[in-house]
Amino acid sequence: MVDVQFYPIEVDYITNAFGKAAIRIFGVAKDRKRICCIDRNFEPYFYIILKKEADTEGFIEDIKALRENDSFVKEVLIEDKKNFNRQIEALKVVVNHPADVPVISKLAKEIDGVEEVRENDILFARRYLIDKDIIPLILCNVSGHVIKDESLDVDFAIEIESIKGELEDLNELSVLSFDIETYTTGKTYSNSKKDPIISVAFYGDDGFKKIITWKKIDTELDVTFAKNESELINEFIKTIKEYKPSCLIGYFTDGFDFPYLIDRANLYGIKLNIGIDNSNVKFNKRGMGNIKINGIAHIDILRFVKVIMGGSLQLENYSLDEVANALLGKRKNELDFEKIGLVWDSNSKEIEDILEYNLKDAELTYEIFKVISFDIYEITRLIGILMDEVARMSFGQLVEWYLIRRAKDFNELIPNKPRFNEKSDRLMHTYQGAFVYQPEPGLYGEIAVFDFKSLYPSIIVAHNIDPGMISDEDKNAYESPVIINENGKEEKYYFKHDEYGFIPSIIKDLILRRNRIKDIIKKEKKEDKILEARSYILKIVANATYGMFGYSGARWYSRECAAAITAFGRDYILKTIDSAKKEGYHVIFSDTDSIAIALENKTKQEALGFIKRINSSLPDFMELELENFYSRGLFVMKKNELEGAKKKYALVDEKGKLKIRGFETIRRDWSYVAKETQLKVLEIILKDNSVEKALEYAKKVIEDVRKKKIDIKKMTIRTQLRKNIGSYDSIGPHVRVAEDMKKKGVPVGSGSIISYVIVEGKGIIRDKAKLPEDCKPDEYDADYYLNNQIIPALKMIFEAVGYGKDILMENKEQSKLDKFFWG
DNA sequence: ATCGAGTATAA
DNA sequence: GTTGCTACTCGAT
Repeated sequence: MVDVQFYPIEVDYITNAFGKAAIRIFGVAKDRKRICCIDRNFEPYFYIILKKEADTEGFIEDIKALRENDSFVKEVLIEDKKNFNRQIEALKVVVNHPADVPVISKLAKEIDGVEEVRENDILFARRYLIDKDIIPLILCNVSGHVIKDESLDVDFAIEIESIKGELEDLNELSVLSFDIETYTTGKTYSNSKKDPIISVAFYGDDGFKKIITWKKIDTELDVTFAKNESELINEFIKTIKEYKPSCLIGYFTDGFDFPYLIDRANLYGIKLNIGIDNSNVKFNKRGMGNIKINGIAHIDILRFVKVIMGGSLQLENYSLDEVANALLGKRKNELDFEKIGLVWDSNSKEIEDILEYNLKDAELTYEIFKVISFDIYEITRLIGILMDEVARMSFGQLVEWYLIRRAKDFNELIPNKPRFNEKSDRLMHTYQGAFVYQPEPGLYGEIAVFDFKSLYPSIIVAHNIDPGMISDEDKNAYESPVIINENGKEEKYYFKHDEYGFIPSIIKDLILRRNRIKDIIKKEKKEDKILEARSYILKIVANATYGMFGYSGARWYSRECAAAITAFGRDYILKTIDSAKKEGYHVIFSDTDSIAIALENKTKQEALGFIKRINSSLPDFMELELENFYSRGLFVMKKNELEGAKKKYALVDEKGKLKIRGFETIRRDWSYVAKETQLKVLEIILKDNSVEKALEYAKKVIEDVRKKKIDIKKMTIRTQLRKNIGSYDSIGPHVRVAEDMKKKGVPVGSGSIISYVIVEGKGIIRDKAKLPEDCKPDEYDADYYLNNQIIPALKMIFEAVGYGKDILMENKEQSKLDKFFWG
């Protein structure tokens, strides 16, 4: 017997010759040794809930008798469980092999008297982690005996006698990043059927670098030369096997590098057997399609950055170049794609440029990983499933898996995923969302903005909102505000008061943990990336819970809960607005959880007093905070209407920092020239407090546009294709340009971002849309850009500060002011 | 003028 | 595979 401590990284199961499943946990010990622990004593199971009238004892025999081919029931146990907080008796059905779960559960469903089958879709390896309280990247104690297993490329293989999770975290893993370059002439994308891989680059810990290519050139660079492409692929495999990474990472490797490598390797009959057990790389078609390597966490950085960091980064696209620039302040090497093929065919020294470009990509990917790794590690530890799985999950999935893991602590049965029909039913029912205050347009000085701290999570906690807590009308129950339902009828929901629900308990736990971490961060007074990542993850998981209630595909879906949460939210914000008005404050805007007031004759101190008074009336866990004081704020009118536009404003704080919401300047589908001009005008009005200066600036830009002095690049409008080209009912300019691109052989489809310029000519706008690269410098349609882009973006701003509508329109009749500014 | 489709954003 | 709410353009009628 030996005792081993190690950090789990990957978990899966294999089937032995006798049809028994064995769990394998791959991980690293503190001394970085690779370990694989094998547990042969874990058995798959699922639950059955019987109909009320059913005789439990009698059913056990029926269920024990279920059998199909090699699948049979090993054991049936009666267990006390909770089903949405209701105490019930469930039958735990133990089977021999994970593959028997779907077979036997399907047979069980057909038995009359069986109400429901539960937890039959929880994958075996995930089930193991939950049941054994093992969390990836948290130290784990194993007792067992060492076994010899030649098929595993590990330092130790251990057969588990007992296993126990500890508390120590791991924040350093051996990481290897890679990237491939493929042959292309730049006109079309590389095609894995004919275009070879020309080079591979690796970047790893302690400055590890490696470039492999298969054309011998005279170079100072440290390059490994392979004889041909097939040898290059073998060298790729060898490099990974020698490096022994815990994480193999790349950028878009799920979508490009690995699929390409697989295709090319197939061509030569090479096995991409880089798994720790020498198994091949597997392409998993489910979802977006991902690449799985046994024993090694394969992480495609792009997926994680898009989903988890996406919101906070505000990027125009998620190319490696953009992301590296945002996170590292570094950019890719420049390389003309059209040159790749030419240079490669010429066998010249210029191939060096390709190799350096290749290495730089691998290096940037590695460095990005170093920045986001804390977030990945923390999510992994919170949710408790594998790193390469959480790195591909959406917020909704993360919450759901967190609830699945925690359900065990509450003895709750996990609800089933909705079937197609139920999902469609759910989609039919909607509910009212947040409240948005109609702002008064104008320029304001001295503004205070307050917001509710984590409004929806705090409502869930404060009012015990949980599908299992919904009860009948009861004096003691938490009573939701009146909800007007989709049929126009008044409704109210009640949530139990005497018991505390599963989901509120969990959210409360997340909030308390986060508060503790924030306290520590405050006390430490130095940057602690791990704690900051942990705090961020706790917040996003708590915040995503409301969305989960309303998502039709969720296991814990509850329209009632979602509707009650927004109803409480509207109630709280409306009451706050009301109180502010009663205290004589001028309310300017409010949206969901925030409220802005013009200070006017009041002091900041008084405003802080208001927050205090509101907080004294709020239940525990709910809190109104000061978001910030702003020295000026601009609110504009809706187009062609007299009321203020919602969700569109610009503020400048006392440090001169702008906070712009909703304006065209932050939208992707407006031309740069309009966006840039609008931003500048807002900046001048808010920071310099000079409308005249702003008008002067606007006038100059308009002149330049008209005189075609502006770079045509700034005329580019970028719009995303949300569907495939053929499935559009109405053909907008971006669809038309996408058609042109397709004709050229550029692959475009749903998700592609289409850039175009509107050029001079006759007809409707889509007929004047052209690819930027095909435009001459003065070809753009100045009138279109003035009338449809720049003037609309500026008009609303100048109107809000008291200038007439036509001030920017030269062709219309000129007002006095107009004459003054335009001459 | 008015409407629907389409896109994007706020919280 | 989070929700709802808002605002705008473009094309069709």
